[in-house]
Amino acid sequence: MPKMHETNSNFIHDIIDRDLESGYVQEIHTRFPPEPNGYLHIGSAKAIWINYMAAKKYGGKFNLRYDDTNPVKEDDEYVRAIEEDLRWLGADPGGGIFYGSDYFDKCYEYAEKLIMDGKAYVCDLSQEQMSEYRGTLTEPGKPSPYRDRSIEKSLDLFRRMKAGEFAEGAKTLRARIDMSSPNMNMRDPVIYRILFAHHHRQGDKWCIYPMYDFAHPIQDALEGITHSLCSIEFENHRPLYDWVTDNIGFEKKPHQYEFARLNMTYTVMSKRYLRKLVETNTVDGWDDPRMPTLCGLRRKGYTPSAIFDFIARNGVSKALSMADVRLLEYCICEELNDTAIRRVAIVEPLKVTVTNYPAGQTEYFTFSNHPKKPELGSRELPFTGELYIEKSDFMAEPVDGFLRLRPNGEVRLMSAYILKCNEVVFDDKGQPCELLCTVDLETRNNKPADGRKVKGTIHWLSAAHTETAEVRYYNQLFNKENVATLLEDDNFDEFIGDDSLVIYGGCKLEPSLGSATTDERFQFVRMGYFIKDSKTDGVFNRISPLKSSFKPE
RNA sequence: UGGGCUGUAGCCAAGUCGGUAAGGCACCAGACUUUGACUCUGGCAUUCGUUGGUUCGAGUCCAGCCAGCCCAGCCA
Repeated sequence: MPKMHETNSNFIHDIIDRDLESGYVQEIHTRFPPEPNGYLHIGSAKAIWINYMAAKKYGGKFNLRYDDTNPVKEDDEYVRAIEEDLRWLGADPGGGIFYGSDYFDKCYEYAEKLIMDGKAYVCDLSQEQMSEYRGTLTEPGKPSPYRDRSIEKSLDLFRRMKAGEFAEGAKTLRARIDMSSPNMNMRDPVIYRILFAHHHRQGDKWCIYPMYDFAHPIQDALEGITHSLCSIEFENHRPLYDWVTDNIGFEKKPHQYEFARLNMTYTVMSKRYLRKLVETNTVDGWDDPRMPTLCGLRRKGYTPSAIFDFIARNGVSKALSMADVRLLEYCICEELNDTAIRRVAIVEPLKVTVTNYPAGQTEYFTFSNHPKKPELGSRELPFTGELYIEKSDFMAEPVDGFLRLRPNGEVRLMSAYILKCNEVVFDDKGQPCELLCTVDLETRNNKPADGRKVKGTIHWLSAAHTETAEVRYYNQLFNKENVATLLEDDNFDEFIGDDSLVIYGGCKLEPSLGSATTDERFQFVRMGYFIKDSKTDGVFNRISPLKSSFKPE
């Protein structure tokens, strides 16, 4: 799949070009720094793609780094899932796999240095007090009474914090910057806090943990990251990022650049709501095919190349935007149209009896595995007097423009005869349950000799030659395009689409589908793209429908 | 009403030094078609949030205004 290795230029590449030309950097090094507190989603894939492609395009390196500075929110379970998703995407962390927590010793050392340089101090303010002292968006903050504590005192206190002498929340280490800065992040931000928590890698070694704003620039600098690419909500943190690298005095300073995160119609990207969907059993886990998670998309049958193609086509900018999920669907269809093997499946079978076909006779018709790629071969499908066709391919009272089968109408059976419907049998509910038809034996793979035009073509299967399966159609999980802006604490169920999952049982598949594996994607002819579910046997998931220009009315 | 960022078609998004609005998706029309798919052809912004200014000439420069997003966690 060459697509994921192609990228148009964007403003980040312009910055890199500039830095390379000026000689500011010689080699590009980026990283993807997920916090292991949830599963990766398609928005994460954008961050991965931007960082990975920047490194790849310039022959640089790309790291995976677990941002695990807060032990109370992180879990080892997510670490494995993240790496699996990253590797599935094909974004090889050739620069290495790291853990932010591996730098705790270094962070501690730099914190002491800052104290000794008079640039950080231990503060005894409680959380509430600190909030008061911080001021507001429009009013400057005021200095903490502990701000001018002596270096010796702060150093002593900080070491005792580390030794576990103080209760959680009793003290913090703060950077001494500017309490009147219009940027709230610069008003003496906390850089270390006391947390008596077990860390998934460090165990009980620490009871003080660095804050993101302090740890992240250090991690970047230590790994030799040149361009620290993150999403736009960190823009306000950039002055602090620079303050940290400046004041610790790194020789090679990484720089942070921000891009707009990915929003998409009919879904949510926040881990908080995704978790809620899982916990309330609204969906069947993080890998429910309706979820925007990478494991969900994978189970639904999406490919890494289609996902990256979607991200590339959307582009990279700083403008708040809402990507259209239809573009994602377009990307997977475009790829699968090219690569998926064609198969026949009847999702909602309607029985057809061919009254003029000799009872007990079977003949075979050749079906191409891919109409545009003869090199992919073909296979033979049996034809008998008892067939199934798709319910939706027959209308007892056809609407205008309906090209398929109707009473006394004709239709082409794909790769076989022209079929005529002579009689309709209805069930108790008035629904057609069987069609009595005849076949024009002269039209075996030929056009009618009399020149009459038969426009519709439908797919069919011999009733005696099928596998049975369940087929699941997934539609948008939410019924509102901009659902993310409508969600409040507990109202998301009113936005769940009624038809987000539609299950069809008793579907009839052509025999070869009985041996399908869970990583083969098929086009069920005229129906869409499908893949065998990886969790439940005998189930096929619809990856995407085919486009249709048939619009009744 | 403090600061930062953003504003080009229904959606996304290019637009170097100011020179007369790329491309993709969607949509519409037509051709082709034994998948109403695919493919192909054509159409789709006299106008760039807005108002002024500078200029022979402004999406690009300047000033003001408007709108949206982010920031007052010992979260990331």
